[in-house]
Amino acid sequence: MLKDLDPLLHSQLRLGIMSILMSVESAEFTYLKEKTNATAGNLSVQLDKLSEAGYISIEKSFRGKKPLTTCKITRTGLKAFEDYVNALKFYINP
Amino acid sequence: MLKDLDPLLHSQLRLGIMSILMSVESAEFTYLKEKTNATAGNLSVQLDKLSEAGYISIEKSFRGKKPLTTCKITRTGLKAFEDYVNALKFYINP
DNA sequence: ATATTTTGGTTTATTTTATAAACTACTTTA
DNA sequence: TAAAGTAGTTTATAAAATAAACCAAAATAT
Repeated sequence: MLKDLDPLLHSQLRLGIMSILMSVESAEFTYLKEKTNATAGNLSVQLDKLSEAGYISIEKSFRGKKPLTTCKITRTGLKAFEDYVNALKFYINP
Repeated sequence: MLKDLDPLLHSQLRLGIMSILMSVESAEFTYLKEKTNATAGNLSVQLDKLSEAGYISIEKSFRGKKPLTTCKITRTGLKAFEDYVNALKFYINP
């Protein structure tokens, strides 16, 4: 009945990140920071966790002379997100 | 766009408790324990938190000679649950 | 009768997680 | 050239979840 919720996704910030990445092809660090209202430190940490789990890929490059961090959801991440949403439905559907 | 998720509800166990209490008039400690698969200690702690927030009411009595803890969702809790679900939709809807 | 286990919890300690603060390195602007 | 801004990372702290230990009484087995 009530399935376990992937603890990696059951976090407001990480869920927000994944939610955004579901709807765009890729997103920059600063974009994610703005959209999620997260501090840079917190965002950095949570992106690393998602990356280590293989839910997102992170590419670090430079735009001009400034560092540029670009994130994309992976196929694994997409699947995990969908599974999470399905599990969640059992909790929130009347 | 992405609203904050009530941290009191954004917890697998507390959400599970609330989800169950949404669908029944009242539930006993042992029933909640079985349905959520929680340990008694964890359940006890989380019920207290929900109770302190006014999201549930807890009545302690005896059935025969054994202690009996009965929980109900409050109007405040019902409202909080609905708000939480609405906020969540922004995260999980495509 | 009296140990032993079970029931129905609570309290306390530990681990994990989230968050904030401090820091790095480089760039732009005054 | 000093100050402030950008784009982050690392480390420390606070909060949360969880597990372990405990308690009191009741039921069961020896």
